[in-house]
Amino acid sequence: MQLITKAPRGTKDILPIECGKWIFLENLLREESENFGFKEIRTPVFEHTELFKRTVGEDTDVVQKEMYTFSDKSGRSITLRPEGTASTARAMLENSLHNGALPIKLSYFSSCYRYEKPQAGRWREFHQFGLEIFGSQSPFADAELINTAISIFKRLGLKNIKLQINTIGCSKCRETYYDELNHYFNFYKDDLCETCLERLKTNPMRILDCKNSSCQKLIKEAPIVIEFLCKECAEHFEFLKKYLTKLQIEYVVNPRIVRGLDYYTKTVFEFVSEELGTQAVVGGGGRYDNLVSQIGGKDIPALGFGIGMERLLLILEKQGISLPSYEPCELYIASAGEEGKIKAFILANQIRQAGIKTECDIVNRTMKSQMKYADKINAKYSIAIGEDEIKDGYAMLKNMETGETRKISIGEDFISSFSKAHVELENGDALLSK
RNA sequence: GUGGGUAUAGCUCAGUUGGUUAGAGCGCCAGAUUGUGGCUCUGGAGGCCGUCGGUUCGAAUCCGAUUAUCCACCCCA
Repeated sequence: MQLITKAPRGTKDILPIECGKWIFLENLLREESENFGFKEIRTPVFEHTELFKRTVGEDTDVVQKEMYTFSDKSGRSITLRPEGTASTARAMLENSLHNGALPIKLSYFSSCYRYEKPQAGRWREFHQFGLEIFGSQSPFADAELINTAISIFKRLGLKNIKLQINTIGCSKCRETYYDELNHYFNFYKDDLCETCLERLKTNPMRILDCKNSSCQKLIKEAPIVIEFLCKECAEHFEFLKKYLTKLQIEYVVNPRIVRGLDYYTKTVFEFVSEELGTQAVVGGGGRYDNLVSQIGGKDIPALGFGIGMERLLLILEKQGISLPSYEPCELYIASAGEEGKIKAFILANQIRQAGIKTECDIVNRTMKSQMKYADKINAKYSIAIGEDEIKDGYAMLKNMETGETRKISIGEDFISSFSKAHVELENGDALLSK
């Protein structure tokens, strides 16, 4: 029989010690975004394929070659979500959240799926934390969204996360800009790489993202979208920059940011970290004023952004910021003999009701092995229960770090006796460390 | 999709110009007068040497293919 002990390519298991960190990180992100009024939403892992085609865009790499798409048993075309925004917008519309108080601020943690070649910081299954704001066309909303992200990074203690912003205009100003770009690149088309020649026909803005050296030279001199903005878009961007400055948020205008999803309008931004190497973007987002009307007819301006959880964890690690994982076991109750083991179970249940993490032997091992185990799992305290203790009604509570012990009752006043000794040993520990 | 590196125990890696039953450290399990952890000592379990094929009397070692993995391009989180 062939053993199946390999996760599919581009996926990975998040093991317990790592999970503890994820939980901590998720809680922090949740808490911080709640401070800004964001509330969590959970949407399905898969959606109708059409949703992503319509929003992310037929021409994009994501839709063209990266989606996990399949037919279900009744022939529906289903796609594992490649990103979080489309699903969130769909759920918002389907449940008429827009009929309530506006703006709506939503947050989510979602696993996303893209069929790409795995690389450092790039997975086929990855996790995104996202924030979306529906129902505001004001640049104040843009500033608030960026502000939220910044305060999350600050709270994590991250350094050198650089904010880059740009505007790609609305559909109105983009028409003029496309003409300009076409004109410009057509003139130099002999110097363009093959992929960019294709882009020239389909989506000239994508050329601006090319890293090919000969294209790069052209890109430097290429017309910048900011110069072709309509009045409204230009003002919007100016206001945003002003508000960011007032909020003391540092940013760089990078006219080359062209987000690879079609739904973006006006403001786009990226958070970039040097620690990530080539996959430098830890988070990104922008405004998508037309997305909602594209899927549901309602004209609701919106904006949002996503942070890559895996990349965030990579940066934290590289910057030496360690997240706490699970708290170790507080009390291990070792035992000898069947009577002792049963007593240990009962005592453990009582202690757990007091909210203290307690474990006892379930392998039926020797006392020595149990103590070794208690040591390995970093248990802070231990008790040993055997015939003598059951007879006497007393046991020794031991501080595993200092070795100090206290006699405690294991009778009816077990909890109070334990608590008293627990505090004493804890304080003794505190005195020692001073 | 394109290009480069790598593949030996749970982990990190040795393995001579191809030569008997494949090694270390760490980890795991257990023992060192039978009920108390950390240190030390001793023992044990655990490998189709990624997979398939070829060369050879003989392959972990050489050759080919394939898969996986890491890195880069592209794109993005």
